[in-house]
Formats: sequence, structure tokens, C-alpha cells
Amino acid sequence: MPTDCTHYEPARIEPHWQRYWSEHRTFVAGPPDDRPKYYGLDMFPYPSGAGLHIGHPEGYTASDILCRYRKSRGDHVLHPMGWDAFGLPAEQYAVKTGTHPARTTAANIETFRRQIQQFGFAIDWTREINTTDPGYYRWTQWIFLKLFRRGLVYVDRKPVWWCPELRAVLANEEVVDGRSEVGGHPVERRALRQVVLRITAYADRLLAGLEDLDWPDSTKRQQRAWIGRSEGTEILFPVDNKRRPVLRVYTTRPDTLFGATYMVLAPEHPLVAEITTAEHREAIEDYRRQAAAKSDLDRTDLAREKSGVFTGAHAINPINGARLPIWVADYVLASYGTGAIMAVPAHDERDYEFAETFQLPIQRVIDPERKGSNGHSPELPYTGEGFLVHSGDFSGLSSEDARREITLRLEEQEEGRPAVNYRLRDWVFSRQRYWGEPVPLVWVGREDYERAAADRTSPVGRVLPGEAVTAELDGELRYALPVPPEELPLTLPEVESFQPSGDGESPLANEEEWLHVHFHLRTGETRPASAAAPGGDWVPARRETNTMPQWAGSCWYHLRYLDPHNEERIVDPERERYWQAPDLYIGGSEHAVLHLLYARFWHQVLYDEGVVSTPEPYRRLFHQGIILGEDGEKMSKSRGNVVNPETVIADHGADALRLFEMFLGPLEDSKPWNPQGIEGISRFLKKVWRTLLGPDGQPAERLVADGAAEDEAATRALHATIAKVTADIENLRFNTAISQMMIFVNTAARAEAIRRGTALRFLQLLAPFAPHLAEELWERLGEAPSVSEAVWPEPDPDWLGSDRVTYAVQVNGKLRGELEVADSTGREEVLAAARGLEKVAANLEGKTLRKEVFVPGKIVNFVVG
RNA sequence: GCCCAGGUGGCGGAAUGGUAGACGCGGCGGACUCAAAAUCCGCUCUCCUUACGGGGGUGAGGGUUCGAGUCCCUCCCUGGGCACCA
Repeated sequence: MPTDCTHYEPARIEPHWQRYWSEHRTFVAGPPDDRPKYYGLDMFPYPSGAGLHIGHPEGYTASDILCRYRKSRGDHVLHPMGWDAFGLPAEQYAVKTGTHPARTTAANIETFRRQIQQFGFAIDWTREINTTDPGYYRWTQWIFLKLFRRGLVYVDRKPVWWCPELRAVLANEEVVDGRSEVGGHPVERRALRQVVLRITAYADRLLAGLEDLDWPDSTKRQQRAWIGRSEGTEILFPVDNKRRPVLRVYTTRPDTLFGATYMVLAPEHPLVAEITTAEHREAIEDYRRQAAAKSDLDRTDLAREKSGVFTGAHAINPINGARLPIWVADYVLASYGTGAIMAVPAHDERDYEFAETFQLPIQRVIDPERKGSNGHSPELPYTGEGFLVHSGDFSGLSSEDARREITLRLEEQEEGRPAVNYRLRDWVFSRQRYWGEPVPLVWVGREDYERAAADRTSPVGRVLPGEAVTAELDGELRYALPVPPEELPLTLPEVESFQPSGDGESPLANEEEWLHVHFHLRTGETRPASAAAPGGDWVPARRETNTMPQWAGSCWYHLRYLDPHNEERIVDPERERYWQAPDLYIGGSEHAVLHLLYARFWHQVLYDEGVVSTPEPYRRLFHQGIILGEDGEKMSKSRGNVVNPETVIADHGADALRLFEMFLGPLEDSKPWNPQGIEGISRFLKKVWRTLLGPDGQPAERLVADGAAEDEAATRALHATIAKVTADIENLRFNTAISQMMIFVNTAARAEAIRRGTALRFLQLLAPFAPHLAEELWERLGEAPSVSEAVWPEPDPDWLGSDRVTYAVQVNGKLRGELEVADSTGREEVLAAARGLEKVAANLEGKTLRKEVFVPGKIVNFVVG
């Protein structure tokens, strides 16, 4: 039954059809069947307290249009939604008010779900997931154990923001201008124990996997740059003192080796203390302290003058025995390469600047031209390629040959080898927070570890990696044992306070009952340490207190949608083989690197585990742009330019909002909101109603039976619209699809007679964009719901072209007339007719015709001189 | 500094190397109305011209082409990203 309104009332029509879809399970995906599948995925939202933003539905509407379209094409469509609900805001609110983050999160999810449901998306709500649900995060922990088992987890000290005043670790976004966002206290970098994932082990595959993805080029480029693979040479420089430790450096320019005039170590380099001579010790220690206290911003500011201190030590250049002073400077990063460089000031801008500052020698070894040609040597530093000079036997070689030859020589001398380096660093996977997935590890002593490791068939032993994961806790070396899959989920304990522990651990470290346990070395069961010691395989253990970052839950959610209620497995293999990975993934480009790289990493690991059948999670990716405020600025409370989707829906309806967001401009562009623009869309939808229905809400008089005559313009417009809307949907060009539908409606509104079939086919085209109105009119025109079940229309090629074409006639590229002729008219006839046009003839008068350009169906151009 | 995207009417934007400005907003004029709203019709890049016509025009300058918003080079501007990666 349609509603009984006589005119377009979205406030009544939209809830009506949303109820219909829900009751009839119209968009619930079924079990695997013979139909081709189509899996459309949106980046799921973080349910913030602010409620839905006008930007959220932009991507959701786009994927909804695709999904509804594919359904009409006969595909079995999966379009799910869920919540990325761990995260900082709920935690910060908990610290401030004591409200449990689970309560805040549940309330926010209610709001988000209600708001999203107002849009009438074709979402299968039976598959809703929530990353904070233990039934979900047990599988996040399960994947962590897979990584652990594969040796992709280790524990190391990594620098993080530490605020001594708050006695807490801060996230980057909590640090503003070197001070804590809360309270404005000073912060410093401090190395704390962190759980780290060895994503670098997958660097080459993450790079290679990009090749075949249908992703925006810019996103692929960003990922490539982030991984930052480079090929070079690792060179050993012995230190010139009695103990002769050896400096390992990495360079992409071994061809400049003869130009090395000094060495630099990062302040954090482990050999600094060992090589520094007594008289320089104090200065070096000072410098290291300063560097440690500096923010990344200070250290990486390019405009800053180079700083550094001499260690008093020298190294020997293995290629020519030159004695090079070793400096410590913070322009060398501990985290890249080997944390040490050979400095070639003549051919590197940074080294040049440093050498100038500290009066160090500069030796040219590359000329852009081969020696003997009369080109002048360019100003230094010269960072390009060229031919070697002042380079012993290697002088005269090209940079490329020299790189190979010098590396070969070093290999023979066992003082170097080819090496590949990545800019990508391992992934710090721990947070000193409450509101995240607990890391399923416990820490035990060495003997207990060895007992557990001796039995590789037990639940614990099966998940142990070949090499022990160790860490120093309270000054003692401890060994990690997994909380095995059988014992998952490892849930968050209730806590007294959400404040961090104060010594760099999460609030979980304060929960003595939870923290200290008896752990069964084989089964992985745990009991509170306060209980009587059971003995035997039960050993004392301390739980890992770190929780996982927000990325964890979003790394694999696309997989859980396939089988969200399965308590036995992460996903049923048959379902996984059917649905595989999303066919389309829509979300913001702000996730171009981190989320999309981490998710690919996990997916590749799951592929290696045989859990998923595809090597890549997101085959086709699209970034929607940002909707800016009316003033062209980013929407924000402080600017007062925020548009609330609920208000817009109340005023104009969800269909109007959906359509308008798609009509604003290309999906991928940033574009400003225009409050008057939505009026235009509202008018369009009302016009659709008035064109097809009379004042009584019954089919309009202009609607005629399918056999009856119809205005040719309407027929032509229909087929043009079918063709254009279909092509535009597939290419996610919704703004032009909507323009075309407007053209159709403008034509139809003027037509005397429209066949019912024409109207119905138009409604099918409209349905993915404005589904409520389309359903309402579909049924009012006598069809049974739902329009989404109807097979997508095909254009009739006979009506696509016209049998008349219009030629633009130019003389010397300037438009001088138009010529309408039959489609079939040949070149000579068209040219003759064109020459006969009055204005053309006038412009050809008295000129020499040099050339006649004829493009069939398009244009004629006479070139005269 | 480097990388990426983009500069088209008053505004959002459209245009496989082939009539620049579709569609929408806004504006102007008209119809309907006692009036208004809604709706419908027409006009709406700019300059010259009463008109007919004609000139110019897609950030600037050059180039390729019969023909350039579209391709190439240089430059300017805006937005986004990355930041000493050896």
C-alpha cells in the first residue's frame, strides 16, 4: 500500500517505505547462492558524541546507489554497516566524568543508527557490527595471535609523547605546540615498552599488491611513498681506535664514496657512547639530552640551522683508507637505515649545509659531464648523476656503473653489500589506554616459558612463535605467553578509575586482581593471583596491560560482515569464498595511508593463514570529497557553519538530501554546501510527483497505455536518460546522472502523452537516488513493490541517436553556421550544403580553399588563405 | 622544499581534441492571482551595434593542431598531503 497523501509529503512517505523495507527484509543478504555477488562497503563511522555529520551520508549515499543499482542488475548485494567504536573521545570523557566508555559508546551508537536509518539506505541491518563488542573483538585478538604465532609481534622500547605533569602517555593529537592539549603542560619524547607489529616484513608485498588495485592513483602513490623502498649499499666503516667497532651506513649513492669527508651518527645511535673520546664526552652527552627533549617538530624543521657535535673519533673509509671525523647530529634519524651516514657534502644538500656550518672539507667527486668535455663544473652541492672524478680507479665511470663497481669491490673486501631499505617502520601497536582491545599476552619467567614452549601441541604451545618474545619488566627479562584462542575473548575488566597508571602503563595496570594471575602453561586458563596457588602447570604471570589501537578493529571488519554472528569461526569458509572482499570501498582520502595500509597488511597475513581467499581486501576504492560549509570553509562548530542532516531531512526529506549531496558536484571533489540548492532539488522531486500524478494523487491524465502514442521527445529523452544514468552510476558520476534525469522530467512535464512504461522505467532510474519517492510512485502507478526488485531497463538503440544530425560549420575554426541534415548524408553532400550557407559563402568569398575538414556527424571546417 | 589535485558566468558545476557554459542555484521580465506563495513561460559570459550582425572569452604567457577548457612547456594562484629517508 502506498501512503494516502495527495501531494509530495516526504515526512509521511519516507518512514512508510523504510518500515516496508524492514518488514519485508528487502535488503537482507541471504546465504551464498548462484547469483553473482556484489559487496559494497562504506568506511564505518566512529560514533562520536556530536552525532552524524553532513559528510557521512555523502559516501553512504554513493555506495547505496551502486548497491541498489547492482541489485536491479540481478546481483546478490551485501551492503552492511557497523561501528568503529573504540577510541579516544569516549576514553577522555570517561577520565573526565567517570562515565564508563561502554555507556557513552552505546548511547552514541543509538544516535548514529537512528540518524543513518533516516536516509533509507539499502543496508542489511541484521549484520551490524561493533568493534567494542567482545563477540567481535575476540576475533581481533584471534588475528593478533595469528600474527604472534608468525613471529610478526615483538616488544621494544619506542619513543612516545610523555607528559610528566599528567603522568600519562599522550597521542599525537593530544599534543599541541609541544604542550599537552589538556592543561597545557610540557611534554617530552620518552621511550616506553611497546608492542610492535613487523609490518616491514610485508613491505615488498604491500608494494607489489598495489599494482592491480582499482584505486585512485594519488592514493597508490601515497602508499608507495610511505613504504619508500630504496636500493643502495650498506658500507662498513671501521672506527680508528683500539677497539675498532664498525659503523654500518646505508647509502643510495655509493658512487660518491670517495667524496665522504665525515661521518654522522644519530644522537640515539648505540655506538655513540662507546666511540666518544673523553674530552668530548660532556658535549656529546649534552647534545644527546637536548635532542631527546626536542619535539619532532623542532628536530625536523628544515629551516632550522644544522646542529651537531664532534665525538673525537674517526672512521676509515674502506675504499681509500681516508680518515673521517665522526660527528653526532640530529639531522640523521635513528629510525631510518642504520642510523648512521657517510657525509658527502659535495653531493648532498644536507651534508653540504652541515659542512659549511662546521667548516668541514668538501670534495667534489661527480661531474655532470665526462671529463675532457669543456663543460664547467656546476655549483656545489650537485645532487644529480654524472661521471666520477677524484675517485681512484673508478674515475671516469658513470654514476650508475660506479654504484655497481664500487659495491662489488666492497663485497670482495667484505666491507659492504647491496641493501634495500624502507621508509616504512614497524607498527607501534599498543596504547596505554583502557578503551581498546586488551592484548592477549601474559608475561612469565624464563623457566616457565621454556616449560610452555616444550609442548607445542597444547593450546598455549600451538600459538607460540619459534623465537621467544621478551621484554624487560621491572628490571627483569620476562617472556611472553599467549592467552590462547580457547580463552578468548580476553575482556576488559571493570576498573575503579580510567586514569592512566602514572608510570607509563594503561589504567589496567592499577587492577591488581586482573593484572596478577595464575596462568596455566598448557591451557592458558587464568585465575586471580589472590586465590590459592594451584601449583603444577599453574605459574604466576602478569598480564600485558597495553590495549590495541583503534586501527585494529577496522583492519578486518570487512570480513566479519560476511558472518557476523558466527561464534565458532571468524568467518564461515563457504561464505568467505562466496562474498570474498568488497567490490567497492568508499571512504575519505584521509585514510589513504594508515588504515588502508594496515588493513592490507592484516588481510595479507590472513591470506597466508588461508583464512581469506583474496590477497587484497579492497579491489576498487573511491574517496568522496569533503562537504564544506556555505562559506567554503571546513564545517566546524567554532565557525558556526555546520549543517545538521536531521534538520535538512525534517525540512526537505531524505530523498532530497540524498539527491542534493550527489548533485553538488563530482563525488571526489570538496564542495561547499548551498542551502538554496536543496530547494532546487526539492522542486525537482515535487515536479516528478506532479508530472506522474494528478492533483488527487492518482496517475496523471497524460499517462497513457503502453500501446498508445507518446510524445517522441519523451521517448527519446527516456532512452538517452537510461543510457546516461546507467553509465554515470557505474563511473560514480552522480551529478551528471541527476542532470539527465532533470532533463527527462522537464521534457515529460511538457509532453501531452507519456506511456505508463516510460514513466515506470524512469522511476527505476530514479530509485537508487530517491528510493522512497520511487517506491511510492511505482506502486501508485499500479506496480507491486518493490521497485528495487524490477530488472534494470536497457536503452533502445533506435531511439538513442537521431536520424537528423546538426553540423557545426566553421571557416578557419570560427563558427559560421549550422547545418541540419539526415544522419546518412555523405561527406561531399554535407560539404556542398555547408558551402552554400549564406555566412559561410560570404567568408569563403575571394579566398583560396586550402583544406576541408569533415568529421562525420560533428563538424565541417573550411581552411582558407 | 617535495608530491598530488585544481583554477571555466554572480554561485555549484557541464563539456570522447570538434558549436564553451548542459543541469541546478541566484537574478531580471512576463503569465496565473484581489494579492502573495506555489506553478508555468522567456531572458541571463562579456563588449560593440537600435537591429541584423560582429569582436573577445575557460588563471597568465608561449607551443602543437584545420580546430585546444581539454595535449606539451614556463610561470602565477588556491587547496590537500609529506616533511632532513642518506
